[in-house]
Amino acid sequence: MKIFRTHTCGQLRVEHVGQSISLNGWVNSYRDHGNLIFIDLRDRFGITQLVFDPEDGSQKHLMEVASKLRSEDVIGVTGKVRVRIGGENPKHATGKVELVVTDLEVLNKTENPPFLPDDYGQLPNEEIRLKYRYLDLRRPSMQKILGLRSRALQTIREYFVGNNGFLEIETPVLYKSTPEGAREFLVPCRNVPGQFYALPQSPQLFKQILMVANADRYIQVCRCFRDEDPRADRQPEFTQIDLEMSFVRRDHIVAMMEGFVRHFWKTMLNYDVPPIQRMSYREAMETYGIDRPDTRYGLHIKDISELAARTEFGVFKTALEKGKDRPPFNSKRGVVKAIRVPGGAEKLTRKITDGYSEFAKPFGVGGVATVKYINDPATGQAKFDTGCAKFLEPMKADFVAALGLEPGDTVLFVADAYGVATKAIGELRQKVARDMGVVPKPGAEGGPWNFLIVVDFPMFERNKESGKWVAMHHPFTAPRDDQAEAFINAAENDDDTIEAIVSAGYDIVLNGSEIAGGSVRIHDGRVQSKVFQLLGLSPEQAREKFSFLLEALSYGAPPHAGIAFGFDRLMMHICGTENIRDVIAFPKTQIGADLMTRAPSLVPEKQLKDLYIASTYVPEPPAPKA
RNA sequence: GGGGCGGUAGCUCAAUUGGUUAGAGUACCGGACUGUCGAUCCGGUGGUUGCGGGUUCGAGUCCCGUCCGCCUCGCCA
Repeated sequence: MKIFRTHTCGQLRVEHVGQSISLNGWVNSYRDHGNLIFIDLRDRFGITQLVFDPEDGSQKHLMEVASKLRSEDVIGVTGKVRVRIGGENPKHATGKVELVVTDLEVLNKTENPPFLPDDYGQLPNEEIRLKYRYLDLRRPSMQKILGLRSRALQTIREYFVGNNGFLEIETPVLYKSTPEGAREFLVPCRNVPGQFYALPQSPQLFKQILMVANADRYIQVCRCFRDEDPRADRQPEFTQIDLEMSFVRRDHIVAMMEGFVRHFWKTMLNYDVPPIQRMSYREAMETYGIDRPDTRYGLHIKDISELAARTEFGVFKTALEKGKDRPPFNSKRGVVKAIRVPGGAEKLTRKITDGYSEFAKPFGVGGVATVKYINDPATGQAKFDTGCAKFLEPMKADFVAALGLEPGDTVLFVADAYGVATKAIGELRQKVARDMGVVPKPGAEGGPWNFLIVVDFPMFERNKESGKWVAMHHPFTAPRDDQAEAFINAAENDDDTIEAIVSAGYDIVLNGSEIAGGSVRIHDGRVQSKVFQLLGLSPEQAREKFSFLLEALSYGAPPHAGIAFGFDRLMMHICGTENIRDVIAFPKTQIGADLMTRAPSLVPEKQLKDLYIASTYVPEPPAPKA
């Protein structure tokens, strides 16, 4: 390499005219007019037009080499900056000038690339993009995301470490297996045959121990691993902004996080986040049917159980019989829930509303009852029409009042036990919002960023399959201060009481997506024992799994609380993408494969032997010929 | 593990009910061209229709299996 750049491709302006300078970069495009050649040269900082022109001193051999240049060749050039003769190109910051090349060095000719890294037209399919990720990342839109992600990390450290006294501390990646929650990735240990490390699902236990160690305020940008099937917003390997604070109560840490969100959105997008509303878990479930409500649109859920009980509609009556003796809001008590859809009578066709039953069934309910409320041309009066109209018509005034109905509305009903009905109608609400086109796009189009802090989660819920109690957050989450005594005194089989115990946990929700979650931690031994007991862990088992934490907590643990942001999801919001793979440089596919490096892969037998590992996998024999 | 969508030239896509030699744009190769800027114009190369079976006179198209990618349910303390 002889030609080293003196400037970048994004740097040259009119003030550089007349200077002799050098650039390095990739050929972004070429326009060969025979005796006049233009090259757009690209590096990370911009694009600069190069000109090869014999009348301006380009030698014949230079023209020959230049005419062979193709997109994605890597070159160095030296020449003189001048004002463009052909007029300005407003697309580029360097568009007023061009570089008249007098010396050219081809640093690396490219093979014909499978696709060109531009943002014109259709992208190649994702399989190709992932296989040639280094080409995909050259695309301007991906370069922008890489830049935003880097800036975000800087902003996070600036706020927490720079402005608020947090200490950045790294925790181990080779970690003790604590098989609660998500499935773990295991790492065999060569030095201790037959034993394993696990990769951390999160550094939860270490960060609590760091509080005992007087870190006081800890932060880490931390890679976490969960061996569960990916989704559009989930990867097996992902990044958390992990935090923990000593000597705080819930409101302190929540305020600190609210400050962070404000600083982050201001710095990244120059957006002023208004004060963030708190909402209880119960209100979220009652009004939105989900613990991470999307408050960008209405379509609020109403409980109309009492009204429904007075109809003759069998679907309602059957549902309301369920769990009659349970307390209100108990997951097993029958309820009838409804959503009023303004303008739905016209937009939601029969075909669409029929589809809602199919949509809702997987969530455990029998179906979705519908009715239209429309003006009757015959009488000039509004009336219920289609669906379950005949059951509602006798009580029309009551329903209109309860739901605030106006002509042109459609009403959707779900009737079942509280738990399943709530979940089903919450999912339905989101689907209806999409069908009605009432979900605004945030950011550039002026749509809202709706933040919400959800509090007062239940401590426990019954696992549907095993029937065992599981911690809704994790086993170190404290009950809310006023709940501790009731919790300690509750009998293990007293479902109704235990279900009603509320934790000191909190989630931060943005536009219906959970971006952070955390809790005040238990530092009372009696409470911790009770949690383990409920989770079905004997004192011995608890000690075996968590002895180091329990021991640490016994040596003067400060009251502490923490939270973790899903950094990749945060970046999805900032970048305006629906796909988590877009904000990760080298993401994995749905089976956890890296299409570029072709991981996972087989390893030599010797390597397994050194680790005392034998595979039980037997490849299926090819199907016999029929 | 279940459900859905997809896989045709390097890339993006087309191909009538199962019917002639599987086409187009782009990239690439060759040629022309002195002011373009996603240059333009002319010509050309390029195909195991993911893979393996089956049905049929005949399969890109229908059937079975399988692999890969995406979406989703389960799962994600």
